[in-house]
Amino acid sequence: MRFATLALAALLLAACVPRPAHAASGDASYIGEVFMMATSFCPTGSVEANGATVAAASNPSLYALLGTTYGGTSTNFKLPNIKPQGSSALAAEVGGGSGGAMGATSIIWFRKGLRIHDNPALLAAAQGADHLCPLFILDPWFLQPDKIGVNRVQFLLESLADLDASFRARGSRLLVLRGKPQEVLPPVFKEWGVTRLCFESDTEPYAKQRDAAVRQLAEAAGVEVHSSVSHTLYDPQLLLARNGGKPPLTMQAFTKLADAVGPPPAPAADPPEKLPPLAPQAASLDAAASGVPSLADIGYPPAGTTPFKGGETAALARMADYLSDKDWVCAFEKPKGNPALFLRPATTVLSPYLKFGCLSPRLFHAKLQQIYSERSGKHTQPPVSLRGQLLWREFFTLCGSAVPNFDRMEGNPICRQIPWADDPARIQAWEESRTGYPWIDAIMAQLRRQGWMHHLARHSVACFLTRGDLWCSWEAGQAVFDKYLIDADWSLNAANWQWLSASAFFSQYFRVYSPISFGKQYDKNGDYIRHFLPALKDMPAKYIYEPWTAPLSVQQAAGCIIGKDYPRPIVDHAVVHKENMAKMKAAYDAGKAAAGAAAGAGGAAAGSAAAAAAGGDGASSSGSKAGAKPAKRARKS
DNA sequence: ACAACGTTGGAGCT
DNA sequence: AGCTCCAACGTTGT
Repeated sequence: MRFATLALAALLLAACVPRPAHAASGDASYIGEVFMMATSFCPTGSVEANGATVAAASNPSLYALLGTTYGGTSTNFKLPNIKPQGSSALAAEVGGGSGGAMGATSIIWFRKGLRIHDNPALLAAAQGADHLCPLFILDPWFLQPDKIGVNRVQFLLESLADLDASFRARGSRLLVLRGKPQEVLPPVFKEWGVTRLCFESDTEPYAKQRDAAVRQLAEAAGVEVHSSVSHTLYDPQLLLARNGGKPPLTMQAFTKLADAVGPPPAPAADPPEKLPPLAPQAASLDAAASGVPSLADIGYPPAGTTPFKGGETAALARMADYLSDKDWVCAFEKPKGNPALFLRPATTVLSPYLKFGCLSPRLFHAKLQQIYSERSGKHTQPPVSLRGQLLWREFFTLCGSAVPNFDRMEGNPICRQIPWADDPARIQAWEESRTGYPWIDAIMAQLRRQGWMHHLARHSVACFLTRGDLWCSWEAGQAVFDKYLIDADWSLNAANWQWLSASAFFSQYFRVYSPISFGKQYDKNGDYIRHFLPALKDMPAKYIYEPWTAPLSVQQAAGCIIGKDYPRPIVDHAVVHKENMAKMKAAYDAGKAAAGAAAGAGGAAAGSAAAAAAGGDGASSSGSKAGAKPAKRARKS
């Protein structure tokens, strides 16, 4: 029997408090969910989502979940009012579908979530299915060599090969088709006799639009669609609703929100040892045309240069490796890591596995909590702890899902409008390790070669490109990172670039990373630079962060003439970072003036450009006493 | 109004 | 390694 047909649905809100055996997960933190029923009544333990007002005391668990998101007071709350979409057209299509007694054929459609552990969409697809077709579609959108580099694509193909091996061990295999999903899927639905399509929900703009289109096509073909949240610890939509429809904009506000919602769900159960076979029509596909391709097959160079290997197997091994040192796990503090370590990085390098979903954040979270609990509270805390890093990911994913134009300055309501210069030559020099600052150029070399750099190294180069030195738009840097990083994640990349350029989240633009002294603190001898910039490998440590200051005789002895074998500095940091600070100050002031003008105009948007141009401190009524020194701020001990 | 604080700054001093 | 000052942002809490 089919479930959740839209046509008959009376939409209900499940108010069931900890269900004893929640969908094979044994999850003690489960509170409830909104779901549709193909009936006109609600099952036991649930209430109809009809907008009714409920006393908080009568259902504290549901109140904890919903709060007054849909209205109410401190003593009562309102349920969402979700109307059945009773459409006879849908009813007819569902009735005419190929489901019913014929036997169920499911597709588990992989996009991210390239794993079999903690994969609720896979479990939903396998549930009661006679045939299960594991499918990945190579979307040309993600295979543009000029925009997406070989390392991340290699990582993806390795992840697919690993997934394929997991399915083969369970009597199946992964089918890899090529094309736009909106075009590939409809004929597949028909030819394979598909009755159910399951996938992991994805909050990126491209994915949202793609999935909405596919959902429509599936429903038109009588295919039941099931999506589940498993890319993040929390459901971003739920968090957003709990926060009144607006994303939190500080980590503290986010952490509070997450705490109020409670612990995230536990990982789902592992899939059975034996999975249903492919649909006959799928099984008869040519193996070469429906298997994992090589890089060359899809228009890429034959091999990448990253040392990091994709796949669930590698992800679990890497997690186990880093988690085996429990002292290290409990003492982890992000800002204290050494960005210059490259043989064994100072952080876990689990980010690419989380990006592709080779590793479940819920599994990683559960493992961390297990280790923390063994230490009875003796461990670091968010935002700097290892668990805190997962929360940053949640925070930025939530912002990315809720802020319009999150990957751009224009039309992005949380992004400061800053008049960056358009200077392709500077951007290219930065991308290609030709800034003349070895610390910066080495980091960019590591990016191009490995597809990964330490977090603080990313900060250094991002600050340098934008507000620190080159005064180029963060969007340009974002595109370069998106091209080369194996862990490039749309939301996280946009959020971090806004952070580092002091465009959003972070405002202390007077804190500028020095391209000379920052790296020196960690790596006095410059081993990191020598490794990634061979031209400088014999430069004495005294000069390696500022080789242009080395006497010519030293340059000759090192076999590296500045201006010939390695470039001169593209800008003078000591000069430009001060100039840029002043430009930031002006941009901030203009933004404040524009906001003040907009508010003064009764919310009308008109006139903001004029206000920005005026640039004066008309909006400032502070009248601060000149010369009066502010009270010294007590340092925290 | 004002102080404290914010995952990760730098320089110069002891 | 730790302190102070630099010149000074927005948010949050009192």
